[in-house]
Amino acid sequence: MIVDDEEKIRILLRDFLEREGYRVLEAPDGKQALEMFQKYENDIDLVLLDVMLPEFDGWTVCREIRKVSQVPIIMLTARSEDFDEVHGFEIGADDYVKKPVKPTALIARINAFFRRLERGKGENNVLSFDGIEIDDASHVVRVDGNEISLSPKEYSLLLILVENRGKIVSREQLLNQVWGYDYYGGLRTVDTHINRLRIKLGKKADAIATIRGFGYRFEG
Amino acid sequence: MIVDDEEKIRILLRDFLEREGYRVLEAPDGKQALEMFQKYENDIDLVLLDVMLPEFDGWTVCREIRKVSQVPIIMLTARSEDFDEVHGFEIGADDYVKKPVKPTALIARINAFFRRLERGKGENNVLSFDGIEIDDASHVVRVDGNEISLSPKEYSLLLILVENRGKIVSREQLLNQVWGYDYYGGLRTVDTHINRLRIKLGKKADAIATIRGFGYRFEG
DNA sequence: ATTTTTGTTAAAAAATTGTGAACATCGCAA
DNA sequence: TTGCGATGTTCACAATTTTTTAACAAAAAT
Repeated sequence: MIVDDEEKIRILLRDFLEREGYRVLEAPDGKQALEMFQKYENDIDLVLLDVMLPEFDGWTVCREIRKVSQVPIIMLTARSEDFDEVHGFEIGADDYVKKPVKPTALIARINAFFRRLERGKGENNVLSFDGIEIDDASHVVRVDGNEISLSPKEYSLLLILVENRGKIVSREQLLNQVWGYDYYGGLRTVDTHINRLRIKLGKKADAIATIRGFGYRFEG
Repeated sequence: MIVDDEEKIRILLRDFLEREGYRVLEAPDGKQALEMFQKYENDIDLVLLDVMLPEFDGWTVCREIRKVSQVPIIMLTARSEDFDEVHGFEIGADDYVKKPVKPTALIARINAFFRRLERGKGENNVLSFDGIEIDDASHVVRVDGNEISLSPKEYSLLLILVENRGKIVSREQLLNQVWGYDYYGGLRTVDTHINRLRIKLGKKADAIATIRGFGYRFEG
């Protein structure tokens, strides 16, 4: 998403970005930017954000977005002096580029950015709640720091429950997600695996709550 | 990260560095430098550090950073006389440059620095975990100090597992990386080679963990 | 020509999984 | 308070899946 009040700049950047294979959304001011972000949040992978904007300035937009999302934000500043770097990074900007923007330089920076992001991805995928840690890269599950060994079904079950922590997941949903949509088998099977999982979770067994008549829920 | 109280110098250096493709953080005094370092430690590859600073002087900043990090530090000194070389290197500075700084000279020095670092990387390519050493230059593998002889496939297998230590590597991934993307053959082949590798690893066999249903994982 | 490495197969071993039945618990209505 | 049906838990065991191991022959390297 490009946020800039000058149409010329938006068009310039959009053309370059689209030529690079990116898809672009545009907003001319802070207000519309926030509305658009709310609407298309899941489709937006990067925000190019001018500092000088009508309605809300770039800092405000950046802060607001940061309240709800960790999307990468690159700030565009009119003159380098305008950018208080410490301030910028503190409110959550990921990088900044000085105007006048040289599209080639910007593209290089954006590409580099995604590269870096890609590399960083694999690193730190640890879900952790209430003494239960799940590292998806290694499939290591720890209870109070001690590694426990789960079977594939048990692991998937736990993962889905944790991903939906706080929400009830029905036996049907669990069957669909762990066993697959085409699986034909009894619902009691889920109970059995929940049971085995609880046993392995030891004293943390009641992190998985039974919601009678509905399913199970992980208590985050 | 550039640490200097004179804004003009910071801007001068930053512009030159950015033109060279480096990304720059700035701090105007010792206190902010340390705060920033704490916050962005993982993003900082090099510190340019003025000796004369408000709040804490350069020596102090250098010492503090050294307590937590081995990041390269280049000190900037107003006049060469100010730099007590022995003292400087003793507290952990890696190099020093005399002011007035000629940006081109500094850039050359920095580039050289990273080159040296890069080359240094290539030299000492011994991966070592849990009593298993792998010297990629010579292809020598040692278990508890005793050299063992691995076949090419076994070696590649071990290397890839170790490079991804802590993460699960699936049989498909191993086939792709060891045998090549175009290889058509059974997955069981991987098992067989893992088996042979384990036998040669002797008592360290269980450094390669089986993650049933998913693949193998080297326990770093 | 000999040795080493490699891929495949099949049997053995190990771990996981599904099922049904017994048992426990809950909510509700008598 | 009790009894009942519905729902959830637990258990044992057989079936299945997956991994390990061994054996063997082809291919490659020495």
